[in-house]
Amino acid sequence: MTADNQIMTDKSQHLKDSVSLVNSYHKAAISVDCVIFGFEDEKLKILLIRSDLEQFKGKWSLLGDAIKENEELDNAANRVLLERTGMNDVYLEQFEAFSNPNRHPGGRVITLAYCSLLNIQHHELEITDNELHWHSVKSLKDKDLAFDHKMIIEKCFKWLQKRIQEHPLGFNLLPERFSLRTLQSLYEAILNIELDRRNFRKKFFSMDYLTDTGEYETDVKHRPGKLYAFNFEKYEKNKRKWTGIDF
Amino acid sequence: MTADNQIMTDKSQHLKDSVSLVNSYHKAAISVDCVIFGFEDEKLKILLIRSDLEQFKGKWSLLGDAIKENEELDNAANRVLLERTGMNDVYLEQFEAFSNPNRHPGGRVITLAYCSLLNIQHHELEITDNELHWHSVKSLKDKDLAFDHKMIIEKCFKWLQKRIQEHPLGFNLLPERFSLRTLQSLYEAILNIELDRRNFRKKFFSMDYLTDTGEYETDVKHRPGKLYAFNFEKYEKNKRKWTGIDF
DNA sequence: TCATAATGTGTAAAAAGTACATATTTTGTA
DNA sequence: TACAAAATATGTACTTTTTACACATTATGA
Repeated sequence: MTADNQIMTDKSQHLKDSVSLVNSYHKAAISVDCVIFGFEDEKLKILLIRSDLEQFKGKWSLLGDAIKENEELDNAANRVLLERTGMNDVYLEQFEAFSNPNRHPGGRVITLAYCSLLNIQHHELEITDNELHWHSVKSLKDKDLAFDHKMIIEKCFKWLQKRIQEHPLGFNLLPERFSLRTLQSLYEAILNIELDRRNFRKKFFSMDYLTDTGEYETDVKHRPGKLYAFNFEKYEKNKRKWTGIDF
Repeated sequence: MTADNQIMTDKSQHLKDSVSLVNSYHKAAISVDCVIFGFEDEKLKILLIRSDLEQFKGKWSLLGDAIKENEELDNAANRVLLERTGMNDVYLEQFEAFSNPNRHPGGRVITLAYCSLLNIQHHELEITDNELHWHSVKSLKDKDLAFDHKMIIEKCFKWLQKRIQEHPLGFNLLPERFSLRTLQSLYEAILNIELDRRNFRKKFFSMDYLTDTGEYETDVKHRPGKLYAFNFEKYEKNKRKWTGIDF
């Protein structure tokens, strides 16, 4: 009996107290960086500001900040976007963590990249401090970015190229009503390919997520095309389960 | 001249020093948690240990630990796996960050879940402290897990179901040589569906990544099937570019 | 030797994807 | 007012992939 109790006690002593355990952990600064894509003039664009760090003087930077005590990562990303641009109705998706110890010149900062796609016309920039504005993604290859932001953007862009084919993400970049030509040029710009107009049309109609608004383009100097809307609800209900096994 | 300089100086003063900036940031503990999948007896399994925290006495837990000073997340995940299981040749992929301020009873700990798939036979557990062993994924629904680990595993499993269809991840779960039946049962177990034997066969042969080893199954009580190997190199060269646009 | 239980191979119909041709509608100009 | 230009809109034939099956083959074990 006593021996048994002794064993029990011994075993309990191996169990750790969680507060002292967490106190023993190394602590690091954590930030979020927002990769915000838009589509304008048939080009994919991204939101950048001038870095306000001495070391990165003149360089462009993603919208980022350190997280606060007890702040969730998702909330931090939304806060950063709100503080920097004035937008507060944007869905941000966690993309990836970057943890190279030398990525920040001021010391160790682990960052979580967040990604979003939005319609530039419907999201006017209310704040434009630090020269906040849209840059075409293609133009970035000649620009020097702060931190590891160039690499983060490249990875995020590749992720976008993949995602846009399996999820109707692209519609977030367009106005509510859009022509099929606009939709096609969106795919062509992001995937950097050319698509056959007629087959593209057939493909999207067969998916049956486009609603005919009955309206037509205006201000075009040729025959105006019909305007469509994307039916997100219908998509959510029917979205592809998949079993194709397709490498 | 003097005015110009004054302006320059003023502007420089707005630029921040990165070290003092990082010092001003809130710091938090960061951990990694490894979600390790295996396949045995036609069942998908996962590696768990008993939690050594008083609060989670008796509950199962993922393999995790806090990261060290200047340790990259990927390295931390590999270290954890090595320390807990003795394995050091495993490819781990970053999955997702979880940052609920209450997820750890000892205080704030943000965790990064890492995921891997491996062949149980080829990765004998050299260390089995804290009752480390394989649990079938299905059996977890009746078990109580420590922290938010149940939710992490569920999310990771859904990710796996998707990934295994677009990437030949599943082959990592199998021995180097395997029968088509084994391969099919792997897909059926993970996706929780039934597939037609003949069409499954046709699909994989048409992908042309399977090498006929010339060997046959042994120890089966029926006609033995041929054993195949997966040609990862060939896959890397030819992998699908994709343009289908498939929601 | 033969029933059983797998493996291995084939084939026909349906669906999806690809490569084009042609008609239609608006703009703008002679 | 007629007509060329430039886009939209629709269609069709061909190819490839997917799906739903049937049938033959080979080892096991009673």
